[in-house]
This record gives sequence, C-alpha cells and structure tokens, in this order.
Amino acid sequence: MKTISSKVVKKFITRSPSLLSSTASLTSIASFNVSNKAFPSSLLDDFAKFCYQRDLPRAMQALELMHTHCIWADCIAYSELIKCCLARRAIQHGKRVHVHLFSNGHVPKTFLINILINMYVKFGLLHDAQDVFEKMPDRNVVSWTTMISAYSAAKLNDKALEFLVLMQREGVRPNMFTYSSVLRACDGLFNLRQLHCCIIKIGLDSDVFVRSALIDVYSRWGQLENALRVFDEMVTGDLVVWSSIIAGLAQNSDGDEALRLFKRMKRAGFLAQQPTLTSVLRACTGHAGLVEEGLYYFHSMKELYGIDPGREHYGCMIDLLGRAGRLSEAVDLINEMECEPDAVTWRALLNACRVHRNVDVAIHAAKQVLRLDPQDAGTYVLLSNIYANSQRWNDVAEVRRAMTTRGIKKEPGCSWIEVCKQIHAFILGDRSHPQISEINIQLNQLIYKLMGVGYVPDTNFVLQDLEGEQMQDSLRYHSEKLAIVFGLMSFPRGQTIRIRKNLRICGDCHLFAKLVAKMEQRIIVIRDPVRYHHFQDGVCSCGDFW
DNA sequence: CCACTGCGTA
Repeated sequence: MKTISSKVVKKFITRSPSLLSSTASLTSIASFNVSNKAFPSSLLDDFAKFCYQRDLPRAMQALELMHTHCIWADCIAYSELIKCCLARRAIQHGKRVHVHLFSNGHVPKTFLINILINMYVKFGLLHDAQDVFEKMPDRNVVSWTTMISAYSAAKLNDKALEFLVLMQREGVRPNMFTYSSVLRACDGLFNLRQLHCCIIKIGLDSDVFVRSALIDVYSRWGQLENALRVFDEMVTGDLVVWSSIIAGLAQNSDGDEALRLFKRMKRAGFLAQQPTLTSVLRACTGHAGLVEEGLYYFHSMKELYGIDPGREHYGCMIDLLGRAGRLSEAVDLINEMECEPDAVTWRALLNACRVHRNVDVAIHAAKQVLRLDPQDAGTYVLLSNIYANSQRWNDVAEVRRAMTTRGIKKEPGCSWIEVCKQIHAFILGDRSHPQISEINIQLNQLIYKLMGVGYVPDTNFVLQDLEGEQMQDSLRYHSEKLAIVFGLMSFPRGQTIRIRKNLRICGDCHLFAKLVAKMEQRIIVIRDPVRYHHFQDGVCSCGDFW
C-alpha cells in the first residue's frame, strides 16, 4: 500500500495553510467510493492533513474508513494523531487507533508502538501499556525507558529496577533518559552507588537531567555530601539542577545554605519557577529565624517571579507558621487560599496542631483530611487518640466504626536498616529476626543506662504516636528502637546509622534516638515518610517539629 | 536504501 510522505504534508501545511480547507476534504471523504481508484491515497492524504491540523473528529472519521478498507497510513501521521488524543485526553479514540494499528495481523513499526505505549502511560493505563509492551516484537531503548519511567512515576520501584536489569540482559543499553527515570525509583540504601558508578562509567553524568535526578535521590536518602559533590562537579547547569540542590538542602534541614544557594542561583541569572520557590519556602521552615524571610518570599512571589502561590506554597507557609506556633495565622492562610486546600494542606495544619497540642483545630483539620482522603489510616488513628485523650468515647467509637466500614487497616510500624549489603526489617511485634534476643537484651540495657541520665519513657504520646494504641510496655519494641540497637551492634562508632521507616517516628523514639546519639556518640539518620531526622549530640535536625 | 521521530530531572 502506497503511503504519502508526511514531510511533504508538513511542508505543504506550513507553506500554505489556507489551502487546507478541512470542510472540503471531509466532503471528499464522504463521497468516496470503494471502486474509485484514487480513493486510498487521497484518503490517506486527508487523514494525514487532519492529523497535522489536530482535527481529531475528522481524523478519526478518516481512520474508521481506513480501518474498514484495511489501509494504513505512515507512522508520523499516527504519531500526530496520538499526540492529539493525549492533548484532548481522548482515551476512547486512542484505544480505537490502537485497534486499527494492530488489525488484520498488521504490526506497526517499533517507533509507533513506543508512542502507543507512552500514550497508555500518560493516560494512566499502566496495564494497557504493559500489555502492548509485552506483545511487541522488538523492544528498543525507548520502549524500555517508557516502561521504566512509568513504573518510577507509579512508585513501582522494584519493577523499574527489575526492568533496568532485564533490558540489559536483552542487550539493550540504557541511555541518559533511562537513568534519569530509574534514579527516581532508586533506593538510597541499596543500589544508588552502583547506579551512579555505571552512569559515570558511560559518561552520562554530565547530562542535566541525570545530574538533577542524582542530586534529588542522594538528598532524598539523606546523603547530602554526595548530593553536594554531584552539584559542585557541575560545569554547566540549568534551573532544575539548582532547584534540586536547593530542595535537597531544604529537605535535609539546612535552610541557611539552601537560601545562600538560591541567592547564588539568582546571581547566575536563573529565574525561579514554582518548584524552586516551593523549596525556598521549605528551606525557611528550617528554623525560627527564617520565618520572616519565608513570609517575605511568599508575599513577593507574584511581584518578583510572576508566580501565583499554589497549593505547595500555601502548604509550606502553613508548615512554617505552624512550626513557629503561629496557628491562627496558619488558619487564616488556609481560609484565604484561592485554590481549594487539599488533604496535604490540611495535614500540614493538623501536624502543627499535633505539635502545639491544639485539640480543637486538630479535630477540624483531621476531619477535613479525612473528607478529602478517606483512606488516610494515620489520621484516623490520630483523631481517635485525640478523642480518647478528651474522654470522648462515643467519638472514638465512631472513628473506629468508620475505619472498619471503609476497610482501613493500620500498617504496623516497620523500620529497615542495611548491614553488609543486606536489608534487615524490623516490624512491630515481629520477633523473627535471627538476633532478636540479643537485640532485646541490648535494648533493655540501653534503656536502663539512659534512665540513669534522666530518660523517662514518654507514654503520653496521645497527640504524637501514629502507631496508635500500643501499650506502654510495647513502646520499647517500636521498630526504630530495634533497628537503632541493631545498628549499634553492627557498626563501628564512626559509621552513621541509617534507618528507613514506614510511619512517622513517635515522640518517645525521637527522644530515645537523641539520647542514644549523645550517649553513644553516634550519628543516627532516620527517614520517615515525611522528612529526615539527623540525630547528633543529643539534638535532632528537625528541631523537634515533625 | 538512508535519516528522522518516540523515552527523562526540581
């Protein structure tokens, strides 16, 4: 079947757009006769034209005709059509294109199948994408990278990393696109170093995307020295690289350095965008001294950078004011928001209430969180604990009932630590670790030692403990305590103990970690789902606000 | 026949 060259059509369109009256072309389609010899190429002409003109209804009409007569256009026209489906979020049309492309045993080129996979990914239909990927005859680096980036974005990290291995096993070499995607899925405890070595070895570390992703992942896993090293080695950077390191410093509680770099960035001639400003505001939540600076940046965003504050910026400000104990200002801000506050916004306020023990506002905020995110187990537990603390037993029962009806299950607390390239997991109430007896003995000795210097287990964690209803005695079996002790047992003194946790750390464990860091002269880093805690010399980088 | 397209970061 003859296909027209899309380049010709493209040229034609750019030179004389007025000649392409789509109404006229549509009439010609309608009057087509199958026996007409001119029919196929002229139909394909029209199809290509409609695709380039982004005339989705007419392009689809032409496609249906082509489909009936088993003819196919060239792949560039289809790629334009799929772009158009994506832009209009026309899922059904997209699926129709898919059916057509594979009908009657026809197999499109790899290039086109890749576009189709990407279409499903961008529509959020990961299963369809996977299906097309699995059935395609030859997969190239783009096919693999598209799937890897989809998995990374969907937080299916194991899948993303598995695909990185599989593609290489099939002889397909990852490129800078692949690495910048897969880094997002990378677990800082485990394989980041390996990945970074591969990147350097094949010389992809100068790519700005890869560089930003490296900075981001090192920062996310608390390895700020490495993030800074990647940043400092930069010869040519861009806004995103700068934003990444500013975000990294802000995340790791080095607000002053983050702001210094922000100023340097401006001097280097880069204009901040939304994510940059989010990080700048986050940097200001670092300590009390930066509250005014944060307010200044927030209020001058529009004027200095032409950016209207979005949800993230409001969220940061609520966090910042909340942390400073300025709860009523935080409430005012949430009421002033132009965009509807989402669950994250309310959770920021709830968190401030939790730390500053404001029960009334906490209840209101928790209800808002649950209205917007009815699956948030932590907030149910927190709300029920608040009610319990005020002896409001009917309300407690109601929250519990809501949890049961909605099928919400509280995750057990779990902490992970890497020792000798092995990940050890400690789950609350789970005694399956081979050295659990030894760990418990050491833990009890440690608690005893700490009590000698004034440690009192904090059982009043009603407004703090998201792990909820454990009895006083089970405090000592909180997973992070077990992981800390195991870290003490496994590492020499100079080595940082790095722990990852699925739930927010409770007040007692936080105090425990601070005291252990001091007494044992260790640096302990715990990453919870929200932030980092660097324990050193009896203090935590979070300044007791988390 | 060739080259080209399509996949990525804060």
